[in-house]
Amino acid sequence: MNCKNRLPKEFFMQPTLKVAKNLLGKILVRRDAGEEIRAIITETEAYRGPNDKASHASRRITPRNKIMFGPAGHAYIYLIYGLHYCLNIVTERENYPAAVLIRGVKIAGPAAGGKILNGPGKLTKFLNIDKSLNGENIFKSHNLWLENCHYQNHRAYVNKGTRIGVDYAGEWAKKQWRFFIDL
DNA sequence: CGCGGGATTGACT
DNA sequence: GTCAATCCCGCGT
Repeated sequence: MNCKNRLPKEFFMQPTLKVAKNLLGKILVRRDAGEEIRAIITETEAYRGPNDKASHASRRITPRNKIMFGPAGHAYIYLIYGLHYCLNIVTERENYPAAVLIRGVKIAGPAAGGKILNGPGKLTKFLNIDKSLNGENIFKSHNLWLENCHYQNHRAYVNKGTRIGVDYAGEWAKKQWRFFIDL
C-alpha cells in the first residue's frame, strides 16, 4: 500500500459538511505497538457550529468539548454511555466548534482486510483508540493520522441521511448530515 | 456535591 | 421490537 501522504490542514479547514463527504474513502491509520492498521472510511457525520443542538458544543465551551473549539486536524475523542469511545476530527477555524464523527470503516491490508466496522464504538475498540489520543494532532502524530489514498472505489456514490442518536436535537435532528458509501 | 443522561452496542423476546 | 451495561460530565443546588 503506497500511500504515505497525509491529508493537509487545508482539507480540514473547509466547511464541515464538505469535509465529512470528502473523508469517505480516505484512510484512517492507527499505529499501535509498532503495527500500522489502515481503515477505509465509509461513514461520517458532521457536527457544526454553536447552534447545532445535536453537537456537544451547542451550549458553550467545556472541559470535554474544548478540543472542538481548537484548530482543525485534532482528534476529539469522548466516552459515550460509559462504554464506548467516539472518534472525531476537528474542522474549520479556531473558536468555531465543528468536527466530523467517524462512524464506519472497512479494514484494509492483509491481516483483517475487508472487515467491516459499522459503528463509532466498534471501530475505536478494534483500533484501540481511547481518550489517551484525545487532542492528538493528526498532522504530526505517530499514532493516529489520515492519508489520501486513491482506492479505485473512491468515487462510490455518496448516500446521505439523518444523524444517528440525536433525536433530542429538535429541528437539528432532521439535518441530513450523515454520509456513507458502499464499498 | 449529587443527579440524570448520553453522537452505542449486543443480547434477548 | 425491548433493554441493560457503565461512567464521565454538565448542570443545578
